[in-house]
Amino acid sequence: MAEIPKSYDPQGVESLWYDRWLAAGCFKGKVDSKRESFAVMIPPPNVTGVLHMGHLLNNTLQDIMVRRARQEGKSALWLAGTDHAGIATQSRVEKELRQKQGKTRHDLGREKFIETASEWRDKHGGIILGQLRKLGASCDWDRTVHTLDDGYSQAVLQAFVTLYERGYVYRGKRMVNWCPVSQTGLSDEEVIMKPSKGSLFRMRYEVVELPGTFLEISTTRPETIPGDMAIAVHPGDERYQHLIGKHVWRPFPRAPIPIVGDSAVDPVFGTGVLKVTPAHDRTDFDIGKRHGLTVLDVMNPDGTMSADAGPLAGLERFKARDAAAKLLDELGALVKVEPYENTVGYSERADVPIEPRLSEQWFIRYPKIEEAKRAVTSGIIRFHPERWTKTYLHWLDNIQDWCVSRQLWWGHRIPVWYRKNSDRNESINRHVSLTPPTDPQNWEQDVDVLDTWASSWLWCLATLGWRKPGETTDELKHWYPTGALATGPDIIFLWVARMIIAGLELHGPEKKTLTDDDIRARIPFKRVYFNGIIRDKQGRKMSKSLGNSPEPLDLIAKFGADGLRFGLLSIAPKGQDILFDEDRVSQGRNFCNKLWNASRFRQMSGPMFDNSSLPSIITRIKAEHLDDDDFAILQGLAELTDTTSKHLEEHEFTAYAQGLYTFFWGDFCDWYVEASKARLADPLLRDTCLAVQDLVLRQFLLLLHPVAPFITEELWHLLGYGAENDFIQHHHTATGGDLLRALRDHAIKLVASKVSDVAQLREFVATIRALKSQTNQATRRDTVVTVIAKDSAARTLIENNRDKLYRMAGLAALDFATDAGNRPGMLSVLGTVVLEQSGVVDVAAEMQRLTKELEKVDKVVAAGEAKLTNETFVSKAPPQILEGARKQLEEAKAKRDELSRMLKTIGS
RNA sequence: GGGGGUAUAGCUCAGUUGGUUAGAGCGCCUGAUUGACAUUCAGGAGGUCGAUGGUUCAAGUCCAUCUACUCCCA
Repeated sequence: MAEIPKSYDPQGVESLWYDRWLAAGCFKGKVDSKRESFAVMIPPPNVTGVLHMGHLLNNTLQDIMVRRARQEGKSALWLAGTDHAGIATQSRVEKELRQKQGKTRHDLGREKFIETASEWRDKHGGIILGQLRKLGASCDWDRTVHTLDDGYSQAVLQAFVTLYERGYVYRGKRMVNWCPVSQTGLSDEEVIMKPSKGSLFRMRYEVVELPGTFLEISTTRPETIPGDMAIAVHPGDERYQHLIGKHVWRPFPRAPIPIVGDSAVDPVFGTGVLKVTPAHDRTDFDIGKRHGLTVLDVMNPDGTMSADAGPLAGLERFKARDAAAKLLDELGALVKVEPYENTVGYSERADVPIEPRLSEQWFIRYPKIEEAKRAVTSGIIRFHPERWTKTYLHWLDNIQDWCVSRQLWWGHRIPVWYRKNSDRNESINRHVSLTPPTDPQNWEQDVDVLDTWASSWLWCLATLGWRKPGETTDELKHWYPTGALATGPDIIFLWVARMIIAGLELHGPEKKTLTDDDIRARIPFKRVYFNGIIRDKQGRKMSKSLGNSPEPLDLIAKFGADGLRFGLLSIAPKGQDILFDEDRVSQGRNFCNKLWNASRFRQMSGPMFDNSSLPSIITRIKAEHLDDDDFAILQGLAELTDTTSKHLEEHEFTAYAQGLYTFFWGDFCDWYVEASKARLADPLLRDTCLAVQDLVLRQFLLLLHPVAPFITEELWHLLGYGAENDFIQHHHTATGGDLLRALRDHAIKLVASKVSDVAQLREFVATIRALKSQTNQATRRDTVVTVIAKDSAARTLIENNRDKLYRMAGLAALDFATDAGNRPGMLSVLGTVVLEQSGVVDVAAEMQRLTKELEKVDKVVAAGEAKLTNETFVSKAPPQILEGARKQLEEAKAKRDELSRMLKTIGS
């Protein structure tokens, strides 16, 4: 066996093992009905995206779940893939086209453009999947899926057709969110509301029938005035009631428009008078419909003013706003302009204000809303943290139909053909199918494509081969519903909720209502873990423009994938946003190095024996050679095994990481290994001690493996736990009980009291160390102490561990006495410790310390006495609490007495 | 306007059914370097748990109100 180098170098280890895992097919998901299945579907990143900080945590979590499932012997699958990202990709390709060739997509034509975009995707796409390998992601790469793959596309179109046939899809002329840059409609979920600073324009319009009478109106959008078809007031508003039915002069183009009464007007806002522009505002559109107003669109799809905009025609929309204000002023219609802040919807992708725009679009009316709610409220799907349930339900309660058509070319073209020169809104003039009509010359296909989310909402289904309701595949039968989904809460509506709905409606035959059993069979996943968003140290979102986002691959190079994974996990509070700080992540790297060196120490401590299995290690333990520390560390290991399982099961990933950290660093390295060093030098005791180390290391590697796959695999082999092709993923820790049973079978029975014995000894040593440190002799190895033991049990414990205490506390001798005399000392759990060589004691400092401690103890005594003389407490508190309080008071009193005695002697 | 979240040590956070003297990491201070690890070891200082009120024998933990920051929805 090779000698282990001094410090852990992740680089070589990581690439070596990743290649071996791939070569051995370690990540392959195999349909195996005899084993329990566990699948995780990656949230598909944009095909042209690159790895960012958010991916690191999200994918680490998925990897932990899948690797753990593999260890548990489940038939695990982690399926990766990418999303074609309609708007994002198309914009980037168009941009490049414009910059490099000075052309638009229309110059190329649809077919050629898609070809170009596909080439571009193939060239730049999927980089991110390669980057994930550096993180150690154990995806089954052979099953990688892209949303524009043939099979996947078929599923997407079939879902649309099926929903059409079931009456959930319709076409209509509606107000949609229009992005003037991408020139497409968007769903409500793709619109980001942002507070923006603007102006509120106060104008006055003259009443036609009453010359000289003016109405004041406030607006933030004067450029839409040419589209005004009326002004509206609240019908109950006494100020204006008498004017309803009359008209005002619209300033430009000058024309009389009616004054209507409509209860949608908020009489308290502004002047209580609203200008009604049916083509450019949702509320106005509705008002217009109620009053039979014409819808006059004064804007072009690209955001410039149309010919109907009169004097504003041709101007860009924001320039038109200024021009309109100027015009109003010239006409004497402008009363006042004041700064104003309101909330404006921005296009998620293009980051420009959207325009409400009337257009013909396809919509999906969501099916199975009740069932989608029930799936989560009844616990069939569990959210972690649970509070996201509220957000989810709130959205479902206020759900709006989904605009799924996009005026783009990059995506799944809507599978609808219209009879040429006919009314498209008549269903007989439509052909909705995966295949074109048989007489194509008489038809033309819809030019739009589907929203990208209308493909990714099938992710859990289509990646496993779903192509049509009622049909299934071996993969679907085995892995669906998947075990868990890990994602960010920002896409709870865009993706999570829609996937649930898609599963409920489309997985299985058509059913109007679903039973709980149906729901259980149709949901896409059983659990959803919402990870926090990674922010910078100051809590700002990571963004390119701020330049506050570290490069993930640099971080992997710096800390090692394992170190980064472990570090991220230990700073990721459940469901809270994460403030990223490199210094904190370095803890993960340090931990890996600690593990590395502990293993190295094991290797240097003595020969390696047969470590090939748990029994073979246990067999080497001689029960009669075990000491208290062995018992305690083995007991601790058994407990760690169980808490680890619990934390992983409950998705308490931070607790999982911290539990491993404390046990290994604190209990094992700092105490157990140090305390065992004497025994390692004793030929008689050595082998048992080595076997215990081998046992702890082996089990610990198993527990750590999901979060730190590389280093654990490396050490697994270096320490001889597995042969070359026997990977750590094939082994499981079982339970703490199993471990104890295995030990018991070998006549090793752990005694629970040993754990508290060791804890007391540790505290006792800490007391001596502190005392030495305070008297400036921390480094001396020849200190002599006298102990006034608390009781005979304490004395026996000290006697039995004399050598160990000498070693751990740096003592040359330890005597017992019944009286401390006037020497300075310190209290510990086992009694008072007095230093014999107290040469240079800072009396003043010592008195200060003792006084302070005495004050603290006095408070405890006072509180305890108050409690125990309180009759209601004595009569109502449960016995164990009462008993605890009595004991605490007793101890505090003893401590108080001892402290005051020491204080007296030091002062004399 | 509606709904979440958060408020505990200088910083970032634990603290799961209310119950003995509130924890960790980082940072800070003191000390340690010839055989596992300075990506280390030992020790120390530092908080009364945002504010107020309430429930209870007992509140960081439950309830109410308020304040601050933050996110989502309208």
